Amino acid sequence: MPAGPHDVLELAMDGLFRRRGALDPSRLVPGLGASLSESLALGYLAAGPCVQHELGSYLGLEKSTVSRLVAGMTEKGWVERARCPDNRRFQKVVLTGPGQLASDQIAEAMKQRHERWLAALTQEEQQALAVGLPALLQAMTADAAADG
Amino acid sequence: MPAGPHDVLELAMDGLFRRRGALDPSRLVPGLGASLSESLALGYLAAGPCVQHELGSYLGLEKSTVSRLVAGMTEKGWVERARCPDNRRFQKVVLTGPGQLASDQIAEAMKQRHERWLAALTQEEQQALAVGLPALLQAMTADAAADG
DNA sequence: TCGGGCAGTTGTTATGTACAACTAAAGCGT
DNA sequence: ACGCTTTAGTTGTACATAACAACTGCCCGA
Repeated sequence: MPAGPHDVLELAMDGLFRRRGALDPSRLVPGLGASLSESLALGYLAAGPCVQHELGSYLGLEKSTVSRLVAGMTEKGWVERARCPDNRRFQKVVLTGPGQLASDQIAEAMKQRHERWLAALTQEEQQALAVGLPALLQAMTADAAADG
Repeated sequence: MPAGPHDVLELAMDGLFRRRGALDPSRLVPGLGASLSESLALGYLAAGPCVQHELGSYLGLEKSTVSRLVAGMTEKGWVERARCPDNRRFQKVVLTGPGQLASDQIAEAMKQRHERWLAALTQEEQQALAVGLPALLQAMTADAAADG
């Protein structure tokens, strides 16, 4: 009995969750000392500054968690915080030079890892991923939005 | 510029890590109160009893963590522990009736979720996943085994 | 038979997160 | 213009997951 799409998903999700620690992008640059959420935040902030609650909704974290996350990143010198002059409720978060560097290091290490993975795949398998993965992610997102 | 396999992986990993909380199989059966590691353990134990350190190496967890994990599952009535008579160092872990039930509930809920996801995909996309995902998982595993 | 290594437990600690209560700023209706 | 409601963020607290270190008990090979 060949594995159908359902069995494939079963194994894939199981494997991903079991290896979640090893796959954590924050471990890719060992000396950096970034947590998973910090890594994701660095990646998001590399695209431009944003306000704290936006970061929170991107990361799916509670506002108090984001507050402390950003405080920690400020402590490490990766970001700077400033109240928006036009709306003083907002706390704008901006990547600093070292933050850019950290973000770049993580992005580069992830790219290299992806390339290592892809190098082990045939052209056909790579092509299949390019077709299937975005569709799956899309379906996951839509499903989560539907009810949770 | 169309998304190549690298960009696809980038987005997929990012999405998976950001949604890790929502995707957690332990949330699929809300009343159950199983943690992620407990869910994975229940799934593994459903295939048959095993010894604690084997469970640990499957889950990628340290032995002390596994010890407490199994203690908690014993507390919840999902498993029973017993020293192996032939080698009294080993602690054999066996699923109980309620444990079987819990495991089945989680597996069923996951299956339904996978079916929901797959229902949103075309036949071609499903086929592509069936080709690409196992290859990717295999590559991830091999890469992790290579050095870490 | 004894010494080393392995399985498991317990004590302690670190980390990441949420929830609740709070402050402060902005927006809105009358 | 005033107060009420909403929104953004902070701080206090608690909890869950996990690792590391130190220990017990057991097995096995020299």
